[in-house]
Amino acid sequence: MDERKYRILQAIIDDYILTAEPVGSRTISRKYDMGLSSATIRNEMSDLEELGYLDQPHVSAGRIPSAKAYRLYVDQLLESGQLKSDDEASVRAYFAGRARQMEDVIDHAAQVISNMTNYLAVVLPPSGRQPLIRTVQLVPVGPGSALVLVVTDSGIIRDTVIPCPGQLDHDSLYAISRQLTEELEGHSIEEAAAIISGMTGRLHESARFLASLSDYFDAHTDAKPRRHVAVGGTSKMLTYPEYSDMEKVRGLLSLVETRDRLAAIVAQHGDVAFTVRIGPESGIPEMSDCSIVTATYSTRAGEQGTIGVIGPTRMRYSRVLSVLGTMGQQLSELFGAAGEFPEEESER
Amino acid sequence: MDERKYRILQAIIDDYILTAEPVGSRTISRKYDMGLSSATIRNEMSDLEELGYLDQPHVSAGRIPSAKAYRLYVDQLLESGQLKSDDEASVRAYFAGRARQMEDVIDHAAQVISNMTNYLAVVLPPSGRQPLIRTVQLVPVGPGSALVLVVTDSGIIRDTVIPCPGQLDHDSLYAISRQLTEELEGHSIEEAAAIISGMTGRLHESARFLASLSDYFDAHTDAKPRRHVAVGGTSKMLTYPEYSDMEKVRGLLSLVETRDRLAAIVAQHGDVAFTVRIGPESGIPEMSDCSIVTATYSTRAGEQGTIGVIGPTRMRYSRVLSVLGTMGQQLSELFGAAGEFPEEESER
DNA sequence: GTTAGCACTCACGAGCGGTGAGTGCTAACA
DNA sequence: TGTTAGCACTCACCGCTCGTGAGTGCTAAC
Repeated sequence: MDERKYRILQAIIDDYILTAEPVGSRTISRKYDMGLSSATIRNEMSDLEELGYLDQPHVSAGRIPSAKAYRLYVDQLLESGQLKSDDEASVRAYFAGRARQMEDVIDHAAQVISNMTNYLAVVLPPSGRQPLIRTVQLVPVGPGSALVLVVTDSGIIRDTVIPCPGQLDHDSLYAISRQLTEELEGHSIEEAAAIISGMTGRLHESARFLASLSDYFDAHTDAKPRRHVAVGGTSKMLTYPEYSDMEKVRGLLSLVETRDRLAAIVAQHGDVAFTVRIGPESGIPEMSDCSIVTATYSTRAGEQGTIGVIGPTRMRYSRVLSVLGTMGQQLSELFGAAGEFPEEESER
Repeated sequence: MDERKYRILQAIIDDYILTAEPVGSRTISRKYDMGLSSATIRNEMSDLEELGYLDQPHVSAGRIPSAKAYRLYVDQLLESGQLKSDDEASVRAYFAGRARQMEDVIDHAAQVISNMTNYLAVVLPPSGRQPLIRTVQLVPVGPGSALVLVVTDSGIIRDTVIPCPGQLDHDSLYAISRQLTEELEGHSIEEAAAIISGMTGRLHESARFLASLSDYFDAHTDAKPRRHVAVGGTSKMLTYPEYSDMEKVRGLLSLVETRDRLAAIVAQHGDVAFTVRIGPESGIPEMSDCSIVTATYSTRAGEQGTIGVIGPTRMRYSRVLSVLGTMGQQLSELFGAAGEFPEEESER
């Protein structure tokens, strides 16, 4: 695999990304002035095919890059590190002066990514280690019911309405809140249920109330919060010829619809800046001719979120990587900026 | 338009809804035993076409019902009122023992409707008159910031983090909360901002804090909360032959993507039980060959929500109407059941 | 090692006739 | 007067053939 072969391969990939049509030897020698005749290119292409970098849909058509070729291409791209983009300013502009509620930001980010890349964009909210309780507060919301509000160090607030005895008024609920805060501060949600059970003795006058509180924490322990998954640009997928097949679109669309599954697919595992899964690499049948590119961002509390793009294998990787890079940075800044008030979200 | 014509028309509609293919005279006389020969049916069909109830894609094809025909059909259906369905039990089963958070319910309802009808389902959360404030509570969430929690009579809770002076601790925030609650109870969010401004005098020690509180209410006045719109079964649309055209699908899909617009389209205005908009009746170009059927449900607080189904004009109207009817009832029950603890939602 | 030339392949689209579902019309029938 | 049988006609659809052209692989010359 010499230098010249690589340059030819790159040209083929570039052309294919642009046109989605098999590219022939003449195209390369003409459009990308290699100083080589089509015949020479042809020989090289033949070699590249043997090496597994090119596929031929049929004898008399041009070549298309294989997954292996994209892999090489992307690896090279990542290695070279030249992903500096000039759209940092425009990304920043998109967020300037905007409401800063978590879900809004997430949704908006998905929109922006999709608009800048013209692919399907997915944004997962931050999630990380067990958040620790900071404050617990009970607020009366009506006769016989109170709202449980839990503030954690990652700024996440869980709220649910639970039943409570009628005789507990605003002030007594406050007293209980203070006591609860004292006991639970610094502990995880998981531990909270047990601790409350232990408290039953002291606050004997409202044993049943505490029981339902304990239940509440119990319920929230394993019930991993159904995270809001932001998606943008679904309809953009339909513009690409590779998705002119209804069956494919249907598969993809129903996958995108089941947000849990989508989140699981996009969620990034390692600690790397970028993940690129090309075609069959993802192991997801519906995605066999899609590529998935993801990046991470992080919040001040150390939580990690994921942003991702799903598109055809002949994706404009460099563009996508640069957009994701910029956006990841922007989100990290937005969620991590010290001295700012934290972004809070009510979980469901 | 005599009885026989109507029966023939109905048969044509039924058949077309089933097959999506132009239906011929022979089909009618054979499959639906009318006791008439195809020739007679043919004459009647010719009449029906003249009356505007049937269209002919081309000379040598069968007839398809026009929007006018569907209109007649649906009106008759609604009038007859025989929409009693036997899936009340199954709808109920879907909700038994389920988490009862507003957004969960909404999402789930969309899923269920879509599964039962095989069309695209949309569910809008309840919204109605200006909710009145019941309780205001400030909770410290970190150094220099506090969470504002507003409980309203419609069970809606608004929460946002605002900056607050560092010297205000848990107890003093509570004191302020009590005072705020006293002043604001029974007022609308809109009025709150003004009232708080008036309070500045009394709580002079924290004028700046109150100012930001006032800002908070101001911000929430007109910023109509971006409601969570639940959608289910988008991919189901692709199974119908009328959406084999990519362009159509794209239009529809991008409409569904912009939730605001979708909500505006689906949102029901009047106070009627059902709304049926057939094809061009909706006035939305992308929807020219879709029908939109909506129904309402209501909460204890008197708010109204909308559930809707979007499908091809040759929709199984009776099925859809019955499912929507049952679901509307179920949701009303769920949100309105007296003696239960209210469903709360955190707005964004 | 590179290039020109040439025979060969094969997807794609246009053109074409056969097929069949469905119609409208007419004439006969109750 | 309404219903029905019969028949000629229309036209979308399907499968077929064939020409076209992009692209290849191979060979021979530079």
